[in-house]
Amino acid sequence: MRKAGVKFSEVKELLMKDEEFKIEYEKLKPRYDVISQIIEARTSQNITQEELALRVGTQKSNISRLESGTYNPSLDFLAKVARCLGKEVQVILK
Amino acid sequence: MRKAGVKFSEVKELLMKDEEFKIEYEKLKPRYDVISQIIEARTSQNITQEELALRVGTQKSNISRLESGTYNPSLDFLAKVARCLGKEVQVILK
DNA sequence: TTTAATGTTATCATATATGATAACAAAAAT
DNA sequence: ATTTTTGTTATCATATATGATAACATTAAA
Repeated sequence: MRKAGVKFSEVKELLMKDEEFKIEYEKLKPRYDVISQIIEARTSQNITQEELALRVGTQKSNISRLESGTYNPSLDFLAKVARCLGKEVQVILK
Repeated sequence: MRKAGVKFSEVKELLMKDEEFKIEYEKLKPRYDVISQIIEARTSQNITQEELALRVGTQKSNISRLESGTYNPSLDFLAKVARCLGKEVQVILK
């Protein structure tokens, strides 16, 4: 039987990366979940980022940044944005 | 008819304060809600703040601070604490 | 009543969220 | 095609979250 064309160390590295990815994804899941709900709420109501920013009392660039998911928002900020979209955030530990 | 013993301006001030209180409470509701769930999860599992801190990778004083509700935690931090209690945070806009 | 365990509060250092502005990119409207 | 609208990205300043340590308070155990 021929040796496999891929070294175990390499596979392990890939699996490792996959594990890391899974863990990272799990960590980021709440963030992405809430952000997609925010985007959905905003766009379905035909509200621009600028209008939302106005209501929240910030700049459109900051709303864009929030929606980009590139940082770790505070609960207050999420709650404020949600309220400006006519929603309330509900955090559940399950 | 005797004059009421309380001036309207004073009542208004109280009502105003009450309105402010309501608004403030609404703002803080998500925070208190999630915190009470964290405390409930921790205590019902007989986990000390110190043990939770160890799992989270922080100090017991910081867990106490979180549970005190005196500041505005980030989503990541809430998620991490929840995970260390065997739970996952679920944020819903409703 | 001591001692140990648990929780609280204050404080400092550091990292980062947030507000703000501006320049750019993409998309839509005309 | 060319404005206009909408969204993105970079950057800076400031406020604040978070980690860390220590001293104290409270409660439980002995």
